[in-house]
Amino acid sequence: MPVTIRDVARQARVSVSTVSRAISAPDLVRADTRERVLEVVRGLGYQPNPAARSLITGRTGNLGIVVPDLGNPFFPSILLGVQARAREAGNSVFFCDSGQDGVTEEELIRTMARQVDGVVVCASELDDGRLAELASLTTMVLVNRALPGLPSVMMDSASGMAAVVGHLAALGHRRCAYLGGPGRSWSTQARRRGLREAAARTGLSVLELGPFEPTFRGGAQGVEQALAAGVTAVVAYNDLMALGVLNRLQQLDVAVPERISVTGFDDILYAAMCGRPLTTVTMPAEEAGRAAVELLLDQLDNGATAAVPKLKELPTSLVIRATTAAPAGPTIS
Amino acid sequence: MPVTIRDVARQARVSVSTVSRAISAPDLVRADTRERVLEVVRGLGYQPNPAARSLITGRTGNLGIVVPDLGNPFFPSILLGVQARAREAGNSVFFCDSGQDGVTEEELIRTMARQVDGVVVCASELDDGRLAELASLTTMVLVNRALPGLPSVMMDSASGMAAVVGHLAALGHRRCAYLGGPGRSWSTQARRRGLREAAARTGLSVLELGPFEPTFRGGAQGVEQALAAGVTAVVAYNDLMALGVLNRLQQLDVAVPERISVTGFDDILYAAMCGRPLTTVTMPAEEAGRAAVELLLDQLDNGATAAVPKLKELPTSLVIRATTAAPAGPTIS
DNA sequence: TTGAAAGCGCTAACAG
DNA sequence: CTGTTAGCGCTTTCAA
Repeated sequence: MPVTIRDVARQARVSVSTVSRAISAPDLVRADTRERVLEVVRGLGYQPNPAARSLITGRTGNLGIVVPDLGNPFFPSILLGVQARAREAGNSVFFCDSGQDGVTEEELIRTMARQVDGVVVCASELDDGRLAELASLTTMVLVNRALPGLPSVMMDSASGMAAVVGHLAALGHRRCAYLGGPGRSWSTQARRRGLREAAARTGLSVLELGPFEPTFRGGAQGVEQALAAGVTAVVAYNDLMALGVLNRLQQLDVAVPERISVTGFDDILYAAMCGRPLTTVTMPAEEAGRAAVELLLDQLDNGATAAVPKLKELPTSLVIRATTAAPAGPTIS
Repeated sequence: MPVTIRDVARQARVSVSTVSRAISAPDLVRADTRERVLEVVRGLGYQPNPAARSLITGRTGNLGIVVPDLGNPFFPSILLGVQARAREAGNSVFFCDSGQDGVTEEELIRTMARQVDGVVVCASELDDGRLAELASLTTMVLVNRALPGLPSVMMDSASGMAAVVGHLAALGHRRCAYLGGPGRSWSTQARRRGLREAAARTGLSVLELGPFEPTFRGGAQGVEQALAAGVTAVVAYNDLMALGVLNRLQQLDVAVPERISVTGFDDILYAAMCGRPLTTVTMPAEEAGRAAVELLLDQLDNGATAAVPKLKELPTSLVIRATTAAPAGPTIS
């Protein structure tokens, strides 16, 4: 049987209210009383029951986070940032993986809503309406997804993709293929937008393929089509796909970057580790996690103070490694 | 203001207890009454307050899990298994990353202890005494770590490592280097034990190096020593390290597997994705996660029924891919 | 500065 | 089968 506030009160010869104050509002208690109480607290190893506390304060001290795919190392990085910032603020974190499925995602958010003070939703699959509805259940911050009325943290994918295209164009490429990610998501659209704008600006012609699963397999699947189209570069929606592309290309004995250049997106750890380090776009995932919690705490503390919900945009940047080069001359093509 | 059980009771014209029963013990309520109540529940969107419920039942419906490093894809896999099984059983899961630090680990477990019904601790860094102490705070199941008196799930690392050694010996290797992981952990010891036994049995001589950080960097760091010793194979503590080895070897222009064979352990996704698919040992991570929750729930439901805490051992298996081959003949050496 | 008392929303005896 | 009652452990007025 765990020790309760009464045990402490009795042993310290004070009332329970004094114990309560000594813990959560120390300056309301005279120094020596407080000392005595805290002494007993330590001695007994007393820890307030969070359920009881939450029942009355309405706060749980917990934060939730939903990600679409823990298997994509990009998301563990966000989690790490979330956990770090949450702990600094004395919160614990609940996590869930929605498996990139909207129905599961909604279910998870509903379940969490009652148990946490607020929730961070990453790369939501949900449509605006449903998301707005869920947002009314709890305090919510979005990552890589915008919705009017909700604070969000965005990584500037459009610019990142533009940088990729610029890089390829500068290298002398004229035709490349884009292996697109899943249809609906904000990330998909932002990346495509950056791609198109930069393509138009630089005169690089882009063949858009897909959508594909944003995985190793998905990337491998897109390779034949790209090859058939005779492009000199393949731009993948994300690193996992790019790794798939690289792998398939190697199987087909197509030299990278000599015959074909390949780029990824996210800069997961493995992008730099694989046989041929991948040219990709760095996303400040951990920082985004921290920023999301920051926004959440802000909203929790200040309530509706901020008339306009905050949008935090984080910069991305191109990392040129070993999978991009000038295209082979026309003799080879 | 969220809707409470009283709102439901009032609108359904029953007492709160009937509502409570209709929800958590439906067969104690007459069918038509139950129908009426659940109707109102749905209409109002009522969801019981978990804090209040937990206050009285003593159960939170939450499970916790502590892993040493979310950045190692092996652990997200375990998490996935944990979440899957937990959800089936109607539980949510709290996660924490200890950053491979014992002090943090203890702190996290203590924090969780009050908020969850039980906790899964993976690859604990803690010594037996401290771990036992923490186990007294909550229901605990260990993964890849044993402690008398606690249920645990183990992946049979020793056999896996023995298979690696056997494979290398069969290929004709006589001398190999082992790049060991961090000093204390159970995994480290189990793998080393398997290594030594099999080495003795097969006559393969093993040079034990390290300990190293169980990361990409750690692996890369061990390469020069191994090379200097003139071995024909490098056995890494885990895949991350093996990937580091591969990378460094490539920088040094040492052909794999022609000049030197390399093996990993864990079979993380990237092991199969990298330029040269890695020979490694598959660990049933997700299954281990599920099994751990199983044991946890078991213990939660049956209390001390099981006199002897359960140990569940999961098999591992060698996956031969492209980084191992027969050693080069003496002419090359 | 401290204590007494009133619940937070729910479940679990215990009656009826 | 259903209602009444008594708290779970804590915070928070309100008085002293």
